[in-house]
Amino acid sequence: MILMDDPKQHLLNVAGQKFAEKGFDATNVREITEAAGMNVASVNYHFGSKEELYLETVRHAARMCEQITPMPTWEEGVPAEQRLREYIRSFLTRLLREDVPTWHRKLIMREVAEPRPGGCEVFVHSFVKPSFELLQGILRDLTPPGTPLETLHLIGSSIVGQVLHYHHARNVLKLLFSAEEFQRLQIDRLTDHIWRFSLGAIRSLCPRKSKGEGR
Amino acid sequence: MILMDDPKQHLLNVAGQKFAEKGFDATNVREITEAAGMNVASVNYHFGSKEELYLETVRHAARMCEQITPMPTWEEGVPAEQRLREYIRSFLTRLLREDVPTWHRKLIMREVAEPRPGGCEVFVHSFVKPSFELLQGILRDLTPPGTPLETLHLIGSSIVGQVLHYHHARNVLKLLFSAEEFQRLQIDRLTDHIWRFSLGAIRSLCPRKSKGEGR
Amino acid sequence: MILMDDPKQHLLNVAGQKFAEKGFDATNVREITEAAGMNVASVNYHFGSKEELYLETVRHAARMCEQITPMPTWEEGVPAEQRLREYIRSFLTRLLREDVPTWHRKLIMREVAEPRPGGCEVFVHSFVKPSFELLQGILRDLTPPGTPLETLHLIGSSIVGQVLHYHHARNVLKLLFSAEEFQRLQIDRLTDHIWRFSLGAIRSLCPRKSKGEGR
Amino acid sequence: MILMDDPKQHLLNVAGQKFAEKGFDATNVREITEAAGMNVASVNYHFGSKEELYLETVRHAARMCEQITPMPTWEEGVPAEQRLREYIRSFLTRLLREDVPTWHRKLIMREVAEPRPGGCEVFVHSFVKPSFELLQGILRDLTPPGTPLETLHLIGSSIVGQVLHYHHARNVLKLLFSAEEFQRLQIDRLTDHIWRFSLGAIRSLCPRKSKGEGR
DNA sequence: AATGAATGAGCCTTCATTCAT
DNA sequence: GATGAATGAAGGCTCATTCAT
Repeated sequence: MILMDDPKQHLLNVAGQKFAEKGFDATNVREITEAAGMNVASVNYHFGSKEELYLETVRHAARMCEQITPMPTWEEGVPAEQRLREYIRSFLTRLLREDVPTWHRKLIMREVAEPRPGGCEVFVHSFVKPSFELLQGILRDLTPPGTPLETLHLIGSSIVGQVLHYHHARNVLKLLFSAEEFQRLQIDRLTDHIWRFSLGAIRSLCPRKSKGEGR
Repeated sequence: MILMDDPKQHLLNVAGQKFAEKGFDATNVREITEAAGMNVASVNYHFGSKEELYLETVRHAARMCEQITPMPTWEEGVPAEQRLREYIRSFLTRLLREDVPTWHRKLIMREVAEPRPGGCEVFVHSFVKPSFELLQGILRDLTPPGTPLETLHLIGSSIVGQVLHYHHARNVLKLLFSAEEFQRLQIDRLTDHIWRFSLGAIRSLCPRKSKGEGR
Repeated sequence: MILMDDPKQHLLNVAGQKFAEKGFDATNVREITEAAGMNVASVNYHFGSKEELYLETVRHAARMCEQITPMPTWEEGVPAEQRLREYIRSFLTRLLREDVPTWHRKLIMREVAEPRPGGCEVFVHSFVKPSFELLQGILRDLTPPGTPLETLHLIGSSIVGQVLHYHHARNVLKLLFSAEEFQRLQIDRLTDHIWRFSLGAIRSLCPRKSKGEGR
Repeated sequence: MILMDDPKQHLLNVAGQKFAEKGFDATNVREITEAAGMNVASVNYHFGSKEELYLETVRHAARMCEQITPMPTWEEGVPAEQRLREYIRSFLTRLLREDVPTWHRKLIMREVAEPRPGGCEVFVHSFVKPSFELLQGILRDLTPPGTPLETLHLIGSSIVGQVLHYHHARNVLKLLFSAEEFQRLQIDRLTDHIWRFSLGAIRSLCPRKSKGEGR
């Protein structure tokens, strides 16, 4: 029997896993409560409704994501190139690391891709925006002053898109690549590639300024 | 009243829209048939079951995607740079053009992201793979001979990731960017950016060969 | 393709088989019409409704039963013992012979055992009663004058019960007896047994009169 | 309002009645649950499915039949004639007594006559066989040693057939006999007739041995 | 505080029947 | 005269939710 110091928390964890795996609609409360070894009514008792339980799992996932794999912060003077590399690595780590419960990120990615109506746009805002702005700060230091905001946004999107691809296309990549090659798509290797790819691109787009000074 | 020369086709179209919007589970047949102005039993009459109707919409979507916005082919001698540009443009067009029913691509992207069990992996294979191999051919011409396959795959993924980002992140981009800026994310502009970004990156990664000859 | 000089008759035959096999409720019109190679609407076109088609098959079955295996008639002077034997043989033949379509009797037995509401009690009357009265005539000759009607009825029921048992219990007998023994339950053998059994019983019940004279 | 100490049992009883009356196909769950004063979903809640509820009613009916009207057992030395009489009486009692719920036997007879596919042949075996073997034991004592098994089977079938006739032909007998005479077909009277009829027949078939000793 | 029994709305599907042709 | 398409009522079943305990 699983220790149940906090039954509500236990229920939340089990529900989170199920929702992350199969989505809201395909998961029913009986399945959740049985897997949790609890009563069918416990969902409504603790959370009021299935809907509210779902929102709670999403909020919890966001908190845990941030806590377990925080985005980096730097002291003054760290070169923008290095910061970019660490940003990419952190982002990839969030998506791919396997030494922590994976349902957090799966659930969030699911919610970002297709927010439930009446859902948590506010939360998405508060979760995604800081990360994107962190990247914008780095890019500002990698590009000449006066580079239009829109250009920064496009470059940012290019970098984020590359990273997220390894989440979104995981099913397809398994089919396109050999099992062996798929196995080698590890965080280190991907960080290295995306960093070099993006840095080369940025230097090519904005030839002047190639040395990143502190912010 | 909608013209109903072919009621089965009409039903397929309405169902496709619904499935693309809300997914299989969240869409019920009553909703589909009411929207189509047809009887509840018509789904089972024409397609046998909701499941089979769904599969049919996916197959139809794939056919139409390919037919309406085919990937480009080139004659001998077209420079690889130009081919890359046209590849990116075609890909973006598939994802973003608004002058054709959008449910085709939405449904396919949904199925790629999360294939239904017992679903159409075969189809995905046959739909995604050629596109990716077309890109690989271009990249082979843009990189020095002897460039490892794995490198080509990584570069390919970087390009595809950038493009797909504007599909996957459409909800988030709406929140991150101003409405005005979001509006400006048109095919032309994005093609231009991704092309220049990627080409710069490739040249930077593989400095020698910068001129793409015919294949 | 089956010859369809009379499509209505063809439909009736196919329906009769299905109804006899699986009963009214478990048989649906699509199944019937498909087996008949005809249109779904043909049932309603030719017979008005499934219900009416059913009644028609029962009526047809009764006519054919009577026509194919008529109950015997005798000239003056045939001994009652012989008439009893031939009665039993005819009855068993109706139930067990396999060289004619079996659905007629199956359907009738089904209807007798459990008449459909609004069904054909009238018909049953007209079908069963003559047969039972034929038997009563024989028994009157086998028993002393003045034997109460009720006794004749009981004896008649005993004989009919024995015969019908091989229809009603066919499923169970298959389980109770060896396959070999079950195979041997042929009309001749059963006639012989039931006749001797019943005759012995009658003589034992009514010791005086053991010689059957003509009526 | 019916007492509902055990709602599951109550549902079983109501369902049993309906199934016995109209058969599985013609009975729908709404009808059952309404008659039981319960919710439509209660069938699936308590029994999983309509099919499983049906099987449960059959099993219950078999248990109750055996329990309420058990077949007799005898000590050493009871004459075979007496045992035959009591066997017939018990059998008739099972079929005709009206002081206990009648759906038990109706349902069983229905299942015996036409077992549902995937049904309970095993059960039939275990229910019918012992009864038939009990009779065989009696007949062995009523017939000379060396009487072939097949003869015993035929005699047994003749006896069982007579008894069952009053169940199978109940609808027809109502039409053939006057209401008054039909009313008089009581257990005592029928036992007496079938016993004397059969005993006379056996003695006539096997003239030697007429005294039944204990087994 | 937490449960197990029980509910009713809603789902997909089947079916006899109808209607335009 | 006969069909094939289409219908709507009804069926069994699932599910989130409720309620007495």
